[in-house]
Amino acid sequence: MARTEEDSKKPNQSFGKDNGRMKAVHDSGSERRLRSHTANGTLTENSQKGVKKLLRRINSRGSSRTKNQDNYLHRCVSIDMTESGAILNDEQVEDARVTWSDLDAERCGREAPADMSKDSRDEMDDSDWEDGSLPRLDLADNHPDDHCKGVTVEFSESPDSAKRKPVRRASAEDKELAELVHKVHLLCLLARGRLIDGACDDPLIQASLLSLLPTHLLMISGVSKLTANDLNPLVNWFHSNFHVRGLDSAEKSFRSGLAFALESRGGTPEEIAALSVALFRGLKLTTRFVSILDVASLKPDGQKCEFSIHDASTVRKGIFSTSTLMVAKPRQFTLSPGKSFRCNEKEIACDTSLRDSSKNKESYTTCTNTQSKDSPNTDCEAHDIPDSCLTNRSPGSKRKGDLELQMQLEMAISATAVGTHENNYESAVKNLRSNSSNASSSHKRIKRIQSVESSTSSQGISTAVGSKKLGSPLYWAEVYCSGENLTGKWVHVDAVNAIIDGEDKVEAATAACKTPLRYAVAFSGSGAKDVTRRYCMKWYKIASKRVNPIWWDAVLAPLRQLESGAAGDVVHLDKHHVDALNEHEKITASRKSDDPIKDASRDHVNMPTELGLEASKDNDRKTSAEFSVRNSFAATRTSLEDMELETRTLTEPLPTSQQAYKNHELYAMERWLTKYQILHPKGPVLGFCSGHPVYPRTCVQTLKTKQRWLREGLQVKANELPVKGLENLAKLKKLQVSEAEEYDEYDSKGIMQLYGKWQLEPICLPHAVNGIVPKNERGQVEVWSEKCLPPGTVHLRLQRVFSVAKRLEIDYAPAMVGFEFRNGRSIPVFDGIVVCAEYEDVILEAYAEEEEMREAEEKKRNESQALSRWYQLLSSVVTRQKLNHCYGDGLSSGTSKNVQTMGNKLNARVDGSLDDRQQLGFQLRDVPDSKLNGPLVAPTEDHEHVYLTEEQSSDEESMVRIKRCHCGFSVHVEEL
DNA sequence: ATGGTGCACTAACCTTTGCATAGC
DNA sequence: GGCTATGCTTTGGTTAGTGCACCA
Repeated sequence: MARTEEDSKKPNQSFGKDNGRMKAVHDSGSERRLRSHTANGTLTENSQKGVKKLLRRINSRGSSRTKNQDNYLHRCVSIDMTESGAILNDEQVEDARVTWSDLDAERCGREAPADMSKDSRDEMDDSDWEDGSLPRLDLADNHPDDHCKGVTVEFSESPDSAKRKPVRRASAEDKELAELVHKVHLLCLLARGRLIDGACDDPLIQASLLSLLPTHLLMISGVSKLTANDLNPLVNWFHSNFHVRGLDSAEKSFRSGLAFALESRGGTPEEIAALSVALFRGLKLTTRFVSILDVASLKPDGQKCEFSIHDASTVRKGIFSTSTLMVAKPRQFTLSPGKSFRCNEKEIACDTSLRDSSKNKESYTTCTNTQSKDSPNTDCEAHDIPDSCLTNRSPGSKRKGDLELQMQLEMAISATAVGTHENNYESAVKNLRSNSSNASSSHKRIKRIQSVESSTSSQGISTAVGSKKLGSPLYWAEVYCSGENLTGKWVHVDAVNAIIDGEDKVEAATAACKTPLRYAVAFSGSGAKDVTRRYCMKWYKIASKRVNPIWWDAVLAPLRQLESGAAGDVVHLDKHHVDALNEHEKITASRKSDDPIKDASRDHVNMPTELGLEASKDNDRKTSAEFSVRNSFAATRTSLEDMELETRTLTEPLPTSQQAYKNHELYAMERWLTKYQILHPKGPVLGFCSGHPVYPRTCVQTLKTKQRWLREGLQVKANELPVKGLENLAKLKKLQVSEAEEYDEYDSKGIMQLYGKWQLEPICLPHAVNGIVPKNERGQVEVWSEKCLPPGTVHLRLQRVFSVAKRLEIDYAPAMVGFEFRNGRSIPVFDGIVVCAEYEDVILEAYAEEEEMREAEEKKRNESQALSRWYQLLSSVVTRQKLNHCYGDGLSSGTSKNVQTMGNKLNARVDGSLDDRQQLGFQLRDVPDSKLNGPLVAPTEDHEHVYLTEEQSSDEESMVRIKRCHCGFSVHVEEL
């Protein structure tokens, strides 16, 4: 109840303030609400009381709140403080705090804030609530400003209960949903990447870029053996001429946005990166557009607030557009690339607000003021930082993070100047040619401001600067440099941050910015290729955060082909290169067969191991790549790159954390094996981690009982001993109860005997002889798969087929296909029978016949049943009518019409034999003449139909009599 | 402040081969 | 008497994920 009350009072709290800026961005619905609530003073008062209550409760619970929730509230305060321009008095702030937290609770759905509401609900339902003591508190003393009447239940939670956090674990459904969202998001981002890639191919944009390029830089297209160094001047020129600014062109198409970015020499990080790609392509350099697909988490509660805030806010328009606006602003003008996907929605809201530049200014000033006056540096930043990233900082503290925040704030303010300036500048820029001259003058002004930026970003990919995801390098180019390495190399070129060949820095930079590097995809020729391996050095950390590789490979397969078509020019290798490649292969091969001890000593410490560990799923690709190199003396860029990425896959350094070995693709540690796993062979030792030997993952074998292997169509070879025995308490008990029972896989002590794959051979089931199906001890055949069928038998998955076999006296066995867990126990599920192959046709024929007969019988039965039911119905109606006629009050006239109508319907519907009709027809005949043949009266809503005998007409041929009412209503009665 | 480790807790997963009774 | 349908009742061990305290 409390919750409902709070909910009903939420909206007016923060809107009691006169805040023009807010109004400007509110949608009409919100405005309406705002006005109505403001007008309603009583409601406001009531709401304030309610909110105060909630606030006190929250505050009183302070310590018991989870960290996230605390942070969340904290952020809500920040949002509101900023929004209100720090002009609110304490009470207002307090009120608004709750408002925003509640509003956000609504917005965030079932995520963090939802937990909060869930808490409340849980507390209502929970027995703890009922058992809770009512502290004897003097309300007036504790809350002098509390005017509310009635009982307030205060929580006095023990520290223990405060410690225990209500944990809501994700259900299977949540997981499935999260995976679906992840997949859909991936597809969307892939599509987006292709779109950008297409825009980079735009000849007009390329030509425009080339026209801006100084002549000496044009020479680069003539370089035969391009190296990363050759790109330096070009990238520097680009970096100094094109800058990131926050204005998003969300309302325009990407292509026109790109053109605009080109004109104004500034745009989103995505646009700037795309422009760099277009420039490189214009210079005839083989170039890809690379993007980190910053996709929604694969896990249900991963990046909780990030999802809820960014996504949910955009779904639900209205009140949150205000908060969205506030959130977006600081980022809007940050100089480092932000997350375009998430920013976009925000920036749409921002765009609206930007139309009124004076209001913008006000908001920025507000932001600054807030910072200077109240000094919590988090004020502006907090909007941008999801809960997970927020820390509860005391005001006035000057730690490293705070300084960084301050620095960023300054950057934001500077950028604001650029932003507002550019609005004016934008109108001046009409065409590219004139732009170039204009730009130089305007550019100087911009440059002054951006010197700040250069100092941060040009030194490298900007650091986190205290804010999550700020400055994450999300887009860059890859230029194929034929002069690099032996065979050429795709070189990472981040023109936004002026970094060349910094592939090893990307992961660190994204980690610093808390953007998980899960998918780095290169786009070219409308295709795409996953190049995450190039940028990710710690694959084991992201492997679990990526979608099922089979699905991902299938999705990318057609795109890979397209990409390969665009970038897969044949690279002709000279003898020297081929020798080198062959040498590389030899080394790899020899290491494969190396003595394990040698390996162990070589990799004693955490060294990159270059063992040719077999990664089964990618093996085919690797083989094909190797094959193409060996045999054709010419390899495509694609296959060479595949090989490079494969090498990275197989040479991942040993993790230093023991836990990393738990599900590592390549390495395993004995301590993390499950009870059904074993190391076979137990070696080679690839290295040690905290004193524990590390083995290749390929040595990990799964063990199963004989029975289990049989299900897979495999049986244990003769004379093979179990490699492991497991005690199974349940089975042990069972064995004790029924000692007579014998299980193959259990020895006399009730130990489950397990075997490994290397001890198996294909199953050899007894043949069906003389039409007899070999069965198990239960007289069944377990059909887990086709492999489990005894030779010479077939599985007939037909209902009731066993009766046919039985009737024909053919030997059969019920086919057990699985189990169903019901009523606390496993129930075998049967589906059809297993018979000898020679009887298949006979049985099927007989079955078909039998089914036909059965269907005919069923039809007949149904029909007779229908008939008898109609008979019953009409009999009862007629009986009722008779009774009404004899004893009723004369109000039964309606029934007569119903009888007629039913009779008609019956005649119309029953197209059975004449006998049937006759059988049914009697009912109408049995109805007294006075009712059927005399004037019939049937009521309607405001009129009773009267059928006079003289107005009847009849058709002799069709035996249909038409009875008419004077109102025009007529009834067709079929004479029987 | 961050990340690793160990422990505790718990939801999800995996396991897996009726019985009595009524009605036809 | 035999067959079929229906209702009854609702495992328990293992694994993986999570939170937390502690430590380096």
